[in-house]
Amino acid sequence: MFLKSLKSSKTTPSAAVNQTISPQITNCNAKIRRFCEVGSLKEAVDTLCKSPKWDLELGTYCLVLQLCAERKSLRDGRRVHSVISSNSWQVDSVLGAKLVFMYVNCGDLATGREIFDQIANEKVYLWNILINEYAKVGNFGEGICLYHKMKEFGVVPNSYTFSCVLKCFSGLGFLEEGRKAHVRLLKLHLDTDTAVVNSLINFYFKCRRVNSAQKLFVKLLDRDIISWNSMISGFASNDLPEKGLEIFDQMLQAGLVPNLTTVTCVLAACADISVLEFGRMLHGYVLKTGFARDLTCNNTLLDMYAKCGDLDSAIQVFENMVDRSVVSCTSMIAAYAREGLSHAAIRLFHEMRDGALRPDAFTVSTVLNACASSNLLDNGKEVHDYVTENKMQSNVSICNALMDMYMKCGSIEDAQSVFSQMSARDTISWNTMIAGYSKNGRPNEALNLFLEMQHQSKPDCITMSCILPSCASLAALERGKEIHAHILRNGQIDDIYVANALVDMYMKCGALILAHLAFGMVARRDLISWTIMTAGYCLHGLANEAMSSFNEMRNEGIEPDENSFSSILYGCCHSGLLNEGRQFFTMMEKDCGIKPKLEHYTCMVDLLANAGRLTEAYRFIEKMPLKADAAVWGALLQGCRIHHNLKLAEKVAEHIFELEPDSKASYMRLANIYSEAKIWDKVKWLKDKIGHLGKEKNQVCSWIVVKGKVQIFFAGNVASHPESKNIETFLKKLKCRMNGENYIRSTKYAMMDKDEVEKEVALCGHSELSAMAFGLLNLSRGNTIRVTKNSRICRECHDMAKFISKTLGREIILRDSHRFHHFKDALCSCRG
DNA sequence: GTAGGGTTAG
Repeated sequence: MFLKSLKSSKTTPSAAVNQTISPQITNCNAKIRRFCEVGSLKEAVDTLCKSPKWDLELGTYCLVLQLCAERKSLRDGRRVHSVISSNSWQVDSVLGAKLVFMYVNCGDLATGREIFDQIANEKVYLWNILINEYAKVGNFGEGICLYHKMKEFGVVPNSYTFSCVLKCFSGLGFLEEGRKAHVRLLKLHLDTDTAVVNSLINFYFKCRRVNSAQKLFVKLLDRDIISWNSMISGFASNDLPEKGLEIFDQMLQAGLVPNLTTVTCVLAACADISVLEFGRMLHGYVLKTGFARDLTCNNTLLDMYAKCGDLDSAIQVFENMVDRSVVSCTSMIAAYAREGLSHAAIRLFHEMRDGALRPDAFTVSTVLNACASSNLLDNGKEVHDYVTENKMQSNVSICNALMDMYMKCGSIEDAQSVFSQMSARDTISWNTMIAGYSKNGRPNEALNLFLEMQHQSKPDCITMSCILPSCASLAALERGKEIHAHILRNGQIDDIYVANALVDMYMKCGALILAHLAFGMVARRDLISWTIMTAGYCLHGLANEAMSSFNEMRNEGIEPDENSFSSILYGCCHSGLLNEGRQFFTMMEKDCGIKPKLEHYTCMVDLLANAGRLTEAYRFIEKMPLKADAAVWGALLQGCRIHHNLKLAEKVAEHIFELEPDSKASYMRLANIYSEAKIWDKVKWLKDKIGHLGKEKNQVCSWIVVKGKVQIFFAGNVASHPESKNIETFLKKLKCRMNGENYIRSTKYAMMDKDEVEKEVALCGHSELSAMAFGLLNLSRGNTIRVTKNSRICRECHDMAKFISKTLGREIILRDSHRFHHFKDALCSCRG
C-alpha cells in the first residue's frame, strides 16, 4: 500500500487520489475535497459533474469555486455554476458570494455583478470585491455608485471599502467626494489602519493635494514600506522628484530595506531630475538584489538612462533584457527620439510592427514625435497607415500626435483632415491645431479655431500661450486685450508661459506701455521674460532700453543664452550701434561661453556694412568659422546698396545666387542697386528674371484694425477695397501738399528715371499707405494709427508717414516684417 | 474566513 501510493504520487496527483483514497472514500464530497486540496481542479470539476446531485454538499461547491477563482479558470467556474443550476441548488448568500468572487476573479465582472444583484447582500465583503474590481478595470463611476448604494442598503463600510473607493475617487479626480469619505472613515475610527491611510495618501497625491498627503504621512505611526513607497511616487508624480529622493533617504535612515517598488519609484525620480550617478548606483543595487529580473524595473532603468542623456547605457539595458515588453521598446524609441536619432526610432518601430510586440497607442505617439521633430513627413504618413490598418484612429492621443506631426512637417491640410474626422476632442487636440496654425503663419485660422474652441472645450494655459503669438503676428491688439481679460478671469496669469506670451503680444502689437505693465506683473521672471523685453525694445528701435534690460537681467543673476544675444545684437543693428554690438559679440563667447551662430554673424555683418565698413565686413565673413548663408551675404549686399558700392555688390550677389538661386528678394535688392546707379539694362534683365520666378507665396499686404474690423489692403490691388475712391482722393491731396511744401524727398528718387519711379511704386503697391489713409479717415484725432505690413515698408511710404505725422499731427505706428516705426513730428524711431 | 494600499513608457 505504501509503495503503491509512493509510486503513484510520482505520476499525477489525481491518480494518487484515485488510487490511494478512492477505496476508502466513497463519498463524492470527500473525494472532490481531496482533489481540491491537492490542487487538481480538472478532476475536482469532472467528479463534481458526475456526482449525483443529492449527494453534493454546499461546502463542496464552495471549495471548487474557490479553486476556480484562484486558478482564474472561468471555464471550470462556469461548469460548476451550471451544475449548481441544474441541481436546482438555492443560490443563497453563501454560495452567491462564492460565485460572485469566482466570476470577478476570473475576469467576468458582468456576470459577477448579475449574481450580486440577485442575492441578499448584507456582507460588506462582497461589496468590496465589486468596488475593487471596478476600480481595477477603470470603471470608477460604477465603483462609486456601489459605494453609495451600500449606504442605502445599510451596509457599513470597512477599511477595505475605503481603500477601494478612494481609488475610484482619485481616478475621476473627485476631490470633494474623497474628502467626504475621509470624514466618514474618521468617524468609523479607521484612520489608524495603515492600509487605509496609505490609500488616503495616494488619493491626495493623485488629486495633487501634496500637503494633505504629507500631513497624513507625518501623523501615521505604523508606516510600512507601502507608506514610504507611496510618498516617493507621490512626490515624483507631483513634479517634486527631489522631495521623493529626500523621503527615500529618510527611509534608509529609518532602517527600512527598499523593495522592488521602492527602487522603481526612486529610479523614475532620478530620471526626472537627471541624477545619472545616483541612478547608476541604484542600478548596482538592482543587480545585487536580483531585481534586475523584473521587467518593470528594467524598463524604468532604461528610461532613467535615456532621460539622463546616457543613450549607450540605455541601449545596454535594453539589449541585456531577457524579456521585453511593448513598454521596453517604446521607451527605447523615445530614447532615440530624444537624442535626435529619429531614423533609429523609426527602425525600431518597424521591427515592432513586423514582430510579436505590436506597437500600441503609446508607441505610435512616441514614434510620431520622432517623425515630427525631424520633419519626416513620409515616415509619419507610414505610421498613419499603421494607425488606420489597426483601427486606432479613434484614440484621441494618437490623433493629437498625428496632427502635431503633420503641423510640424508643415502639412496643414493633413492635420485639418485628422482634426475634422475626430469624434471626440480634448483640450490637447484644440491646442495642437491652434499652435500648429500659429507656428505655420496662419494666425487667422488660429484665432477662428480659438473662437470655435470656446464653445466646445475649455481653453487652458497652453491654449493661451499658443493663441497669443497669433494676435502678436497680426498685431491684433484688441483681440489680444480680450484674451488678456480671459486669462485674468480664469486665473491663468500665474503661468509663466502665459505671462511671457502676453508681454510678447503687447510688444509686438506696439503697445509698449502695456507690455511694460504686464512685465511688471510677472511674478517669477525667467530668461524668456527678459529676452522678450529686450527683443521688444529692439523691435521699437529703443536700443538703450534694450541694453539696460539686458544688463538688469544679468544683475538679477539670469545668464543670457544665444537667443538673448540674438535679440540684443539685432537691437544694435537697428540703431546702428557698432561698438556696442562688438562688445556684446565678444561678451557672448568670452564671458558666457556661447559659440556664435549664423544669426549672430549676420548681425555683425549688418552692423559693419551699415557703418560703411564694407571691406571689413567682407573679411569678417571670410574669417567666419561657419559657412556663411544667404542671410549673412544679404546683410552685406544691403550695406553695398546704402553705400553705393556696385562692384562689391555684384561680387556679393554672386555668393547669394549660388546659395539661393530662387531668392526673389535678393534679385530685387540688386535691381535696386543697379537702378540707383542708372544701369537700366541690368535692371531690366533682373526684373525679367524676377518675373520668371513667379508670384510670391504670400501676397504683400498691409492691414489696420478699425472698430474691431480688420481692413486688408493688397499691394497692387488697393482698388479692390470698397473705400478705395476716398482713399485715393485723400492721398492725392496729401501728395500735392507734400510737393507744395517741398518736402525733403529721397535724393536718389529725384535722380531716377521718372518711369522707373513709377515702376518701383508699382512693385511696392503702397498697401501700407492705403492702410494709413484708411486709419486717418476713420479714426478720430488722438487715436494712434496702427498699421501692420507683412513685408518691409517702402521708402516713399516711409517719407510720407513722416510728413503726415507732422502735417496732420498724428502719431503713426507701423510694424513691418522687420521692426516697428513710430512716426511722430516728422521723425521715425528707426532714424531713417 | 475570503479582500484592500505602493511601480514603468508620450
